[in-house]
Amino acid sequence: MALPRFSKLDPGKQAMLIAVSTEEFAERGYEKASLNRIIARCGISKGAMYYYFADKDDLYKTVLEGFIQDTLEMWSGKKSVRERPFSHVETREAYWEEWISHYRRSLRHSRRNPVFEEMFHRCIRSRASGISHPALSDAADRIREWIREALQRGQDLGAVRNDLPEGLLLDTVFGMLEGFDRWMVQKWKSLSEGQIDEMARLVTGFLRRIAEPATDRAKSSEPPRKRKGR
Amino acid sequence: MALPRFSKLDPGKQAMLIAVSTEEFAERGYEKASLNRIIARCGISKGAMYYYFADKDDLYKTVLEGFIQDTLEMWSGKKSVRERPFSHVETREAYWEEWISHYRRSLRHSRRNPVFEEMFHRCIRSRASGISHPALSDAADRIREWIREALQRGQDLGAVRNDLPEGLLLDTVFGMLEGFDRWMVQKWKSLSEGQIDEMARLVTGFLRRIAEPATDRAKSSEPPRKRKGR
Amino acid sequence: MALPRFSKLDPGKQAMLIAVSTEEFAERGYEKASLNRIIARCGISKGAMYYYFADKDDLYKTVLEGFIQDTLEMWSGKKSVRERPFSHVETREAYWEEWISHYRRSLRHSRRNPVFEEMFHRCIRSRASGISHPALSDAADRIREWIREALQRGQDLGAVRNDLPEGLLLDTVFGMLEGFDRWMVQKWKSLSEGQIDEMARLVTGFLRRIAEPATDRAKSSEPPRKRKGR
Amino acid sequence: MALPRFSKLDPGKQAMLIAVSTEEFAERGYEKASLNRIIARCGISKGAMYYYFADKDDLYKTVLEGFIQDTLEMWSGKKSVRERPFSHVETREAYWEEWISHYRRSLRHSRRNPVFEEMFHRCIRSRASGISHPALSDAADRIREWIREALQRGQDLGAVRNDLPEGLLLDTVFGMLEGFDRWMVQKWKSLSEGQIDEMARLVTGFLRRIAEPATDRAKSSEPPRKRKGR
DNA sequence: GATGAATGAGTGTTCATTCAT
DNA sequence: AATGAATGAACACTCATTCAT
Repeated sequence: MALPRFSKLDPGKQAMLIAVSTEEFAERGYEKASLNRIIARCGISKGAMYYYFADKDDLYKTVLEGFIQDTLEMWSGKKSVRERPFSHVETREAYWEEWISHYRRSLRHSRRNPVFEEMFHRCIRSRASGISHPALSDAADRIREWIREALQRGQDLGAVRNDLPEGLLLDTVFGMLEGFDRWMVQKWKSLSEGQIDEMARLVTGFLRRIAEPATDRAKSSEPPRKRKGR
Repeated sequence: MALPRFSKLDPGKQAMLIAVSTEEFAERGYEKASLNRIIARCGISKGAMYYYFADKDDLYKTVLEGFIQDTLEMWSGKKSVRERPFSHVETREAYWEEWISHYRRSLRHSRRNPVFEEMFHRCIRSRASGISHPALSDAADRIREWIREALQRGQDLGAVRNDLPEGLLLDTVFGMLEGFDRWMVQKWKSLSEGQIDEMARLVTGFLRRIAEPATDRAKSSEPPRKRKGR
Repeated sequence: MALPRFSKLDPGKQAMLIAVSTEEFAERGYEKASLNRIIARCGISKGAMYYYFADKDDLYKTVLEGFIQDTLEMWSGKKSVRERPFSHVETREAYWEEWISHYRRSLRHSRRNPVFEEMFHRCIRSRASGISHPALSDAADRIREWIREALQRGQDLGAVRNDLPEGLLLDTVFGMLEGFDRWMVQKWKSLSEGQIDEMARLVTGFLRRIAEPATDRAKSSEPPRKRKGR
Repeated sequence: MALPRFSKLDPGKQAMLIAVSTEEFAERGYEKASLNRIIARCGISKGAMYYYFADKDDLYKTVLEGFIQDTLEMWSGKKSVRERPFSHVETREAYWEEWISHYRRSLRHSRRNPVFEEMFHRCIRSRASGISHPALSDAADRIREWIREALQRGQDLGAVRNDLPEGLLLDTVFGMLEGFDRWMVQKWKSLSEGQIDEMARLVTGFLRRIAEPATDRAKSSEPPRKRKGR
């Protein structure tokens, strides 16, 4: 959000200010983040901070806005943020291939940007349940929405199951991805780029297992499962 | 942890103190929880608090210790906390049936205990990455460990796949369950006991999709996937 | 006071600037008035403010100067600000009649100008005793001076008592008028113009009771007053 | 108001704390009063202040409560605060004599307590009009109420006029007394106790002029008044 | 002439922790 | 065994004022 003046500030300083603030918020969360610490790290005065941002809340919103922009750009490619995700794939197989390349991009980005990674986790960890700052919940919703639309596209193509209550598949998938991500975080250092691409395959495999329609997954395997009591 | 003296305190008071503290920590998290508020609600003096607990940290650890005990008791049945989970099931089908009844118990418990529910979410939301309080990460690890052992049992029985790096399946499953849980939280009010039992079936279905070995899931559906390199 | 440059500013802008500042100071008083708010409402820059006025103090003094001018003009009629008040009345009865018309004018003006009203009250509420801003005390003194001269004129005509220590009658009358005014403020909305004129009679009645010489009140003047309906 | 603990504090410290705070609030008013300055003057820590008082507001209310108690005690005599003022006088002359002794007490008290004097003026200067702190308006109302009841008693005895709109006489009298008081403040140093008693006579004279019924003043009471030298 | 970015001491308030009793 | 008074660093935020441009 930021007061209008902020856009008139030297872009380098703008970026530095946002970067430092993002780091603080990513590392400590809204409540524990300290404006004192931020301005100290930025080397600016208290007054300056409040000259550009209305208050802590405002700074947080600005930081998150930037974060969301970056994320969606990275996910969608700079030029097609406004386009619905996966709108250009036309077959089931292409759909799942697209997920793989989505993850490839995403995992590489996370590995290179630990601050992004942290913020991303704060974001997906939040829930509307009054627990987290509303701005963070908003950000989470934006990200969820992207995934929701991606799943929707899958449903349109018959690649994704359609038999669950609204939101259940999304939340479950979302959580699964988060869990996968948490495992990844600990492995960044030990993984090569090639291995990371392999992980993208792997997580898409999980996704597919959860999300594919039962009939689709096995012409013959589902019946036996039913026979087994499910 | 609590100082040794704490055990000499009247058990009723012990319980009350822990209950009130648990509520505060569950509701606000470690940082935002206020000792002032806790002692006010308990009707004890500040000095008393510091007589029984070394500091806020110590109280938090004690609270989490109790929470973990309760959780594992509830999951394992009072008497077999020390026994490895699912150690008494002997077939694949029995294994998955056991998961269903595990969830049935677990979901019912969560619905009846909102404080438990909140604390449980704080717990699984945490990760070692320096983000959350170490004591909370420890608690999460204990819970993860239970699930790890349960999955291990599944692997021993051939019900759970064995082809993934250490911990990956666990983290992914853990996240998926968390996501499912978040969806559940919003539905508590609108679900009957019967419907909750149905949800236990559903989530076990997800679990099974993720965790079952490929060969087991589909004689014919996996081959095309294997061709793709997975 | 305002720096000399101020007079070279476009008169319309001068007036706007003073009007906005007057409103702010009237509404909040010197201490709570915010220069930020004033320049925001004026649409001018902070620098501009300090280009025309030395500091907050200076602006306040300028505002008060204007306010005093307006007040004295209104009380004396535009053309005779420099003339001593009531200098044209020549008899006791005319003297009191003049007070009535003075109040009629004054009350009507106050009712039409809430900002004036507020500032006027801030002004008369102030006292030199170090409590209020010196500039406000100065303004109050100017107003007191006008009333002092008006009372003096009454003494010259024998309409006003002469037996009290310097300033005592003035302060007492001044306070009484203020009290009356405070009552009026709450009634503005419910009073017609005619009723306001009636209030002018009433307050002059109070003034007369306090200020008339004792001998004058008892002997011959009281019966005629009753005849006039008071 | 003050938190309950405050009553358990050493009475000497209680008194000191209130005295210092009262001085600060009397001198600067609510907004400008600085808690930092108060605790510095008291020689206590910031925490201690907030241990005894909920916030600045709470301290202010406590200060005013004490001030009002002192004032009403002083006006009514320690033992009869709850009794209605002037309830024991039974004739018009006794009524006015009572006012004289009321003022004698009041003026002496003010002269000896400059802080009281300042606070008293802040108090009567305030009006409900949203300008001043609500607690101050409340205090002013308590004081006004005392005078209202005193005037009421006068009306019951036929000593005070009855022909004016509700509150008008009260506000006017109140203002007049305030004006008189302001004059007095500047003279404290130059007045002997005897002269102050004389001033009590004088101000009661003003009060009587304003408040006595017209019929009463004109017919028979004026001649005797002249005899008394007024 | 005029701007507006920058300052920093100041505000009220919170809270985990200590310690004399 | 237990109290609760006292601490003080830290917090978010305000604002009159300055000064390089």
